[in-house]
Amino acid sequence: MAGVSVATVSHVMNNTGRFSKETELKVKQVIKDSGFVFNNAARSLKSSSSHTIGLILPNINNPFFANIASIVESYTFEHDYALFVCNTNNSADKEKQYFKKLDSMQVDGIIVISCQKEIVDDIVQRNIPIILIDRTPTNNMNLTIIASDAEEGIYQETKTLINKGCRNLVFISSFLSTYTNSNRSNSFIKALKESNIEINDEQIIHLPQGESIITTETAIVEYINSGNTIDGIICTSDNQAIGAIAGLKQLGLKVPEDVKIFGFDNTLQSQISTPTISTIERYPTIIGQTAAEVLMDSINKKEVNPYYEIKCSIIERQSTN
Amino acid sequence: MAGVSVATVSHVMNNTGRFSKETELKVKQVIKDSGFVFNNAARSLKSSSSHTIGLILPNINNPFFANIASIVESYTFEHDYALFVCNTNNSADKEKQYFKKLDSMQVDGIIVISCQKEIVDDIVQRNIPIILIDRTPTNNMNLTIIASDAEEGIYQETKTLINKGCRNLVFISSFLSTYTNSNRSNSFIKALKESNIEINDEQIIHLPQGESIITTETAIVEYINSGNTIDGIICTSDNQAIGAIAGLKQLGLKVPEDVKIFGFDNTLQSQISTPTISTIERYPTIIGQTAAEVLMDSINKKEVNPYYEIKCSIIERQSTN
DNA sequence: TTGTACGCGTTATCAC
DNA sequence: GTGATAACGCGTACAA
Repeated sequence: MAGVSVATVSHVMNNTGRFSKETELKVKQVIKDSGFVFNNAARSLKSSSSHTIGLILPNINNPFFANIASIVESYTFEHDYALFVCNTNNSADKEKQYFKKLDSMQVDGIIVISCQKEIVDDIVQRNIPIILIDRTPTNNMNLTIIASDAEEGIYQETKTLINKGCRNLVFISSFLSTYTNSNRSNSFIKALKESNIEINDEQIIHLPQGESIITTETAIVEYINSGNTIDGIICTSDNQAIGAIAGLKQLGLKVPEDVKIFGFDNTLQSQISTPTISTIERYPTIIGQTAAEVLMDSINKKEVNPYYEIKCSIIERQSTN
Repeated sequence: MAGVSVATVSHVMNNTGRFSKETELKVKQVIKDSGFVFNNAARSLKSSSSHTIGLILPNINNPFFANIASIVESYTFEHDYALFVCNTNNSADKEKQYFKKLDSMQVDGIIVISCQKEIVDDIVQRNIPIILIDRTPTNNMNLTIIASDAEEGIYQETKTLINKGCRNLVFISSFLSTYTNSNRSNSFIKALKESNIEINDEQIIHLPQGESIITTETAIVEYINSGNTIDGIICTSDNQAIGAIAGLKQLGLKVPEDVKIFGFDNTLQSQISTPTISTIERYPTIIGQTAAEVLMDSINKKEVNPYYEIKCSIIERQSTN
């Protein structure tokens, strides 16, 4: 349409090679007028770079993950990349299928919050950067890791409750991702042992599948009705804390007077609950931002560290006062 | 590697043409052993179908949108499609850029929760189906629309409060998407007028930019301190309702005794707040599911209706009792 | 039942 | 400063 060859058009579009100012203007005008949009599939085929990245996470409904997704999206958009979002629903199988799918989509890199215990290193055929958030695979791979020190947070929480005089502590473990949960419960156990407080298996409560407010409420009521006493609860989500408070209320126990409770993730719910809930802030925005930056640097062949750690903060509110 | 031509491999992979059982097994074995992943860019270039779809929405951090995204993802995954998720942050400009980007990515279809008043019909060059959620553009286009009757919900809420004796009502309008907000405030106004209740502009409170709990709290306090009286509030988010309750509490007013309040979207917060908050359930899951189904049908050249409406329900809790 | 050859839209190389 | 052309990997028509 501009009366020039495809080669020249390509040069103008990508600002490569040489062309006259006149040609450039004419080509750009035609592109604008005709609404021409280049075919990314062809570009990708030729250049083996698709200008897309993949984000694999358990569930976009979880605000913690949604926060990460949001910041990753905003960073990738700035860099003219498009983002595939992949929910695994904590299924290792679905996660593997998505790795393969993203591979076939020629994504230039992947950020993953994995639900697998081990990530095998031939998970993608092409040699693209993979950033792992908040999981440290037992096998050693050439992946970049963005770690959150939530285990340290759990440890500090437990210590805090012990210092406040709690001796009958309970740890609530979600039914999902046993890998993460076992690391976290180990921090709980470690803190108790260091203070020479005895602990038995029942004190680690594994929730059944279901809505965690309800399941926690039920679990706490059952636990106490079975003759156990409680004066402190460490939760692995704020919703669990809300459920726990409801369960205790049902039994006439007061928070924080009778039982002190820690939640997890500093969600809006923890801030507006009555009582307000002490919790851990994991800074998902910083985690996501770091992951996106590191991935983009990796894609652009810059040197990146193999390991980044994002510190948590404990936020004390009414539920542990 | 299997000792056959590429054509035969292609036939086996796509189950097209004819080939011997023996060849099929051999080829499949080699594919498995070598971890071969086909190049979607090439397939897409050839077939002009990428097996991807795009989802454009204001912000994945909003649970309502996250719910929609989640169900759309799950549906598309089932159909072996990958999903681009695009946040517009309510910027019409970013939305347009994403339309173009998705077009160049050769997506097979787009679901959009738009923040534009009008969607121009040459927004994408290629003739692909576009599903519009919860927005009815003023210009007439050949788009499929999934509508939520939230306006009717607002109308019913207002009527409900009037029937309960409220006469000094206020409508809280978020600072975003004026298009949607004006439709909603019109429903509020309509209900008041039908009951011959006078209304002035001040009763429609437009929040400034910022975290809606805080901004609403401030706005309500200011409104009352300016000498206005309130006995009912219609909010356009549950967080606004939480902020309103906080503001009223600050001034010594009780909910629902002194002021009755409706929230929006039946979030977890509305369920756990004290008092619990009456709200509207818009069924994001059904909206998302419908959008995904209709889009997939459209892509597969099935006939679909141009318009679907998902009904809302009003949920009454303590805040309006 | 299998193989050959072409074309999809783009970029890179090289000739003019 | 510009244009012709090969190559990217896949799907398919047609030939064998």
